[in-house]
Amino acid sequence: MPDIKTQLKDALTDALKTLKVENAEIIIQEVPDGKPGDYGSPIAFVLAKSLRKNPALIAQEIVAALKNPAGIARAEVVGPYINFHVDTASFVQSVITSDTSLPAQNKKVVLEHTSVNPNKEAHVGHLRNIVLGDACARILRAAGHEVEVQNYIDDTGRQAAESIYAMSYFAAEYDGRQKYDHWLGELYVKLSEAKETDAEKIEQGVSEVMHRLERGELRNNVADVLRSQLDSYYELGVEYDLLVWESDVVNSGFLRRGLDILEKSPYVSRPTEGKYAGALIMDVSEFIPGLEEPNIVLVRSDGNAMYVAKDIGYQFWKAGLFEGLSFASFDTQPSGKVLYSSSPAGSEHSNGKTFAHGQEIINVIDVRQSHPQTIVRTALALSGTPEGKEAFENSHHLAYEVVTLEGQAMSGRKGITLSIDEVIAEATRRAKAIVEEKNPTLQEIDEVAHQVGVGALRFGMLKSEAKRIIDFRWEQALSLQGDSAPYVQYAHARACSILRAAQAEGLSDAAADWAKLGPLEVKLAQLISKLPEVITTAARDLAPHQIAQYALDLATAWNSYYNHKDKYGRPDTQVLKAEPGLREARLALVKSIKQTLATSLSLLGIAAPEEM
RNA sequence: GCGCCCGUAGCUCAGCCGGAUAGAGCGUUCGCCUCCGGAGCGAAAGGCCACAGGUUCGAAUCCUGUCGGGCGCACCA
Repeated sequence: MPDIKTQLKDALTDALKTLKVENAEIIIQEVPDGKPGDYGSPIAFVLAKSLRKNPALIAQEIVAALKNPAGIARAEVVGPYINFHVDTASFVQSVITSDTSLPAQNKKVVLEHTSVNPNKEAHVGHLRNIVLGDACARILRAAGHEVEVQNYIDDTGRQAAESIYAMSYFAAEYDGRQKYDHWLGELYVKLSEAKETDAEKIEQGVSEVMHRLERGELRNNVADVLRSQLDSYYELGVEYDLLVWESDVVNSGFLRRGLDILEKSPYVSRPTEGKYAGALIMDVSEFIPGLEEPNIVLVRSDGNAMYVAKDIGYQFWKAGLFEGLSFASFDTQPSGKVLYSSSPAGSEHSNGKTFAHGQEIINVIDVRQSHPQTIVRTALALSGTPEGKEAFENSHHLAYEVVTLEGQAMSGRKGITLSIDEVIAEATRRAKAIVEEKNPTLQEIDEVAHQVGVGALRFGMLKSEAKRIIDFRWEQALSLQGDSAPYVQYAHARACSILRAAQAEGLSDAAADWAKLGPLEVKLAQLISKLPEVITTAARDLAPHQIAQYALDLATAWNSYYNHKDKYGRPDTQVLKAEPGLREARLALVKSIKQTLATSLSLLGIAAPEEM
């Protein structure tokens, strides 16, 4: 059955036919507090001009011609608005019992996030990328898409080389006392300092390591760091489908293949004179207006490819313009899901899997990469292939703003940095202190503290728009009250507690008498019924904050309902102490609220403990 | 210089493909456990929605301009 808003839209469309109005765009909205009705439409305003009539009069005529859909008790004219009153019993019952999962979209989305250099521990700037990408993947899946999450491993870059070289330069031996990526990160920093006195030797050593990396020789060294980093991501509840190693991308000729495609494009040329003589350049002026210099160098005149050309090759592969990587399993993740990896020793379809071929491609990369990302996307449009054009339309750069630390830009050199591991540990510690205080008899305190602490962290990264700068401050990031994950988790636990008590009493919602419910319950049901709509728009806009805001709204509404008092100041919304029939109906509503809160949190990758 | 993003309560932010009195949290003040979990609830105070024009029956929301702030614009990676 279509949701209530769609039904109302259809009913209005029918009614408008009697007024000889077609194709009007009908808006259905929730009625603000204090006005009569539950859903309303300002449609009469829109028609006032073309019908040359007073909107209030039009509203009356529409209502006269209107046949209310099931679940709507009556329509009322409120000035120029048409407001609908739902039939409490049937509305709440249908909201609670209907299946809210969204239909499959038959569309494969390739989503890249994380892509942290494998040479030191990840910091809170990366945290935002990881959490944002992970939440988007979850939301897209809920919206019915098939999602393949890729994590790009830049194992041939200078940073990886410096860290690996630092081990031999300092003859350092890992003793297991700290997390491996932290240990290596320290050597990396130390090496940067040593450059001041021993630049030549270091430069030579690093360069040698870079060459070995390109040949894929030191892959195990990189994998050591990577596994250590992955441990942190797993702790955040983040998992991947595929690791794509840059050395594999390079060695499988993606660069050559990408350039082969581009060289056929009329926008790509190799000038024989002028300042670009001998280089391969791409003219993007038609797609990126306002550039001072519309020519992008893909291959330098000395024959070396620019980094962006590598990225273009990778992007082409994501879109399925060519094949050429082989894969093997790399790890079993905490949930039991296998993590695959590109691998020279693997096969093209490891376990029968087909990677890439995304009909939609999403790159989660910070806003400072907007320019190169636009170039990468534009290259798809210039590829001249139908798939490329299609992929151009369906490529998105999810550009998020940076994270600053107490107002300062992060900088490894200046020591202004904060690792994910440190933040997780501190968040969990603070959460544990509160849990111990509030609920000392709780069984799995450590697990719950972790869920609450990590939840608070993730929520803080997700609750506002991606294009907003986040200034990381401990008190805000780890706040356990107010607009936070623990607030929502608490609302959830509170619902669980009622459900537990009900179960102990052997109550079942089969005996629900829906007609005994009132307007307070209708408000809650309205909110519950909104989730699919929220998921759809959050997926469309790649905007997890919409889910976060929704979760807060629902938790607030539920807390408010829970504490509601009649005019004598007595609680009038109790569940278990309500009369039979009403009691079971409210119980069913609470179950639905609990479920909806848990679903919302899970879309953000946040756990919903039953007790806390 | 050009391009992108931001400007809403003291602070941090929702609301933005136009609709009904602009909403939260933090902070401040005052109430609420004889009641299923007080990590909660209720209330007060706090807004020329940066500014100026325009479009519209209607603008925080759309358009133009101005002013503030951030970021980006290499034959680097």
